[in-house]
Amino acid sequence: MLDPRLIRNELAQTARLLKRRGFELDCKQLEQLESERKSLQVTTEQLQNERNTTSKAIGQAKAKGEDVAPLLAAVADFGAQLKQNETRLAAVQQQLNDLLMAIPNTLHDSVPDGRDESDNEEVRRWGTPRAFDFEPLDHVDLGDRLSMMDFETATKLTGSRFVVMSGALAKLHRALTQFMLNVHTKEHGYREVYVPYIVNSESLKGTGQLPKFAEDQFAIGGEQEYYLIPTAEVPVTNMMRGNIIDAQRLPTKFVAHTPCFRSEAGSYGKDTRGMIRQHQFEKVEMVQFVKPESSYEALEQLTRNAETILQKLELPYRVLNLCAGDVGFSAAKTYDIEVWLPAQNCYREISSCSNYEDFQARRMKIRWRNPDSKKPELVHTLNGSGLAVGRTLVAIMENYQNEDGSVRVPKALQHTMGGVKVLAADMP
RNA sequence: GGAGAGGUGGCUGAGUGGUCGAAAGCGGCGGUCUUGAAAACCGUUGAGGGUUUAUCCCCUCCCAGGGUUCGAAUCCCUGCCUCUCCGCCA
Repeated sequence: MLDPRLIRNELAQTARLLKRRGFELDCKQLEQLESERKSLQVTTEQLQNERNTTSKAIGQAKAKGEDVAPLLAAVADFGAQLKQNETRLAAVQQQLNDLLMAIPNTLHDSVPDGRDESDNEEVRRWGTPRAFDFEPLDHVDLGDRLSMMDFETATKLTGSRFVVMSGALAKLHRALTQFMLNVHTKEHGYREVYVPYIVNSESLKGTGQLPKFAEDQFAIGGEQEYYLIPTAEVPVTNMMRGNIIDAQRLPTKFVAHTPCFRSEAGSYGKDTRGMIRQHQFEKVEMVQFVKPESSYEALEQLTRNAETILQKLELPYRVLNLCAGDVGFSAAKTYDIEVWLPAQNCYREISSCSNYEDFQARRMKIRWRNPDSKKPELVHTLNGSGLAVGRTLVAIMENYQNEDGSVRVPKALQHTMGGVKVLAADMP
């Protein structure tokens, strides 16, 4: 959520900033609601004040044993009037709030102009895509040959966009998670957390998935309004919801491994083959709470933390600075990391690292006590995948494949794999 | 799932329907004292919002949402959560 003061005092400027990402701010409506709010709030508070002073007077008169009948008569129909004002004010504030919740974050100056992903700016590349002397298979064919990846059974169990992995491939998938968590906790200073995979709607509002993106979420039936998490960002960032963090505890850095559930509504027909776009996938997520002054430094660090995983796995990638039209709703700036997939002959997203500035913090009331002002002030929040485990597995399979359909295990994972160096079809 | 108890400021904890945003203690901050520190003593110490250049002033908030009342932390209803006991269970 943007600072309501921006809407009040710098509406034109804010509208101009939002236009960069193609968002049209309805200034007329906002101005009208805002002036309504102002006059209603002033009169309501005046009435409340009147009620309070009269009630106190009645109390004092009663204590002295005086006759309170005239005072009571004076406020006879006062309640109805006040109630009416309060109701109208609440309605206007609700409208204003609904509008505010649907406004995306403003963008950082370093975000390049552009409309869609074709305008994203490549920041750097690492590694060289391998030159194959045979036609590389994609991960679906490789998994099939290994008899370790089974989409049909998953469809029987649930439906489309799910997978069953087995044997050494399932183990490799698990080893990847372990590896990522170990690197981030041991080398990058993140504290590991285990969190619920089901959250309430407050949490989804806090990070910005609700109210605008309800159709992307899996709501679970039952008496409670609960949802499966679309990313660990939701529970981990909301851990601090409503908190005032000590200045010494900033930055606070968490890493969590969770499954992620996405309905992928609106992406029918997109990436229908294989593990690229599933309803359920594993992800290791980094989350940071930082002082506002250092959030852009933190974004660089967070992005490098994610890149480290790919470097250790020796997977070629590139980093993109997302353009104005492609940055997500809540973010002020986002770097996407894309890994090389030989079978698709292109780079595909494997991590997304964003600085939300105070946009999420305002929704969640996450603050820190600034020793200079001595006041609670909003923190900045960031998060990034480190990495999407399923897609990393895909990248390993495709980049490390041999002509006979076997797959080498990256050096960094061989230890966790119990010394296994190659996945082959005849393995258990 | 059954029975009971309870949710109050950073924490512990009091609160009769009427100057209660809330006693007291702890903690925090400032000061006195001290070479320094501790102790002791004194003072101070919640958040959000409106109006304002600023101060002042005003409003809201005692788990959440409703209700009763001129007036609710206090009474009533609903929900959520916590604790104790019993049952069930990985």
